[in-house]
Amino acid sequence: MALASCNSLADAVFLDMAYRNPCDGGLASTFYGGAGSPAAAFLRPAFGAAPADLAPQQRQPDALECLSDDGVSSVVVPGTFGTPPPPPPRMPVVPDASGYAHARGTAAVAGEGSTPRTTDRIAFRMRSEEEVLDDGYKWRKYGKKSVKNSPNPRNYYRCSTEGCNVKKRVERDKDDPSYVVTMYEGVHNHVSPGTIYYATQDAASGRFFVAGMHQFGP
DNA sequence: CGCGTTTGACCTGCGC
DNA sequence: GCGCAGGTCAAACGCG
Repeated sequence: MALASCNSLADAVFLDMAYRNPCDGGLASTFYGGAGSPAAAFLRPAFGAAPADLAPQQRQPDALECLSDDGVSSVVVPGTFGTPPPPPPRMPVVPDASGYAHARGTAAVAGEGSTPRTTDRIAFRMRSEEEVLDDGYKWRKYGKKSVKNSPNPRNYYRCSTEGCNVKKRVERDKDDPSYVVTMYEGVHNHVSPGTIYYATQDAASGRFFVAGMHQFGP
């Protein structure tokens, strides 16, 4: 499986906002940035604006990778992927008519021929002391399970917002416990309680990236 | 009292 | 069909 690298936060942002996802085996998986996207979980700690409420390790994660559904880590090399998705530049990433600006992964199931399946699933591997990162959403833990071939248990969380069935699984990397593997599944059907992100497009490269963010609340 | 976590039980899919 | 592993449920419990 092709790997690419995003060793810096800037790369991670480009990964989230601009590139077709390499994590699904090179198939078309496009990330749209936004508070509802799984990527937002990492955009928030990635930006310096109003991070005072975040722990230092959340503000400064020093490694981040993109994972495929099967948990195999991918490394993202900027500039090696397809053209960015078509959202208009300089637009606030807010819910659209269909529900929400979001990340959607489309992946082929191994051994099932060419029929792709839509997963709305993405995983990140990130070095952090904190197991649960502050992504702006409120999560309710509903399960904990030990995983075969891993000394670390896997925790299951569900978005506690009524009517939103987004789930995430969090576990420590079995090979390097200093890394946390987080898998998001589903799409938030509501805005983040605290943040709106703004996307803009670079005219030269056509890439999208986060131009800013706005925090609500006190 | 309300909300979130813990944890054992239960369900389901998959490989043999 | 059986066993295993992963995912979910729900009662019990803790905390503010």
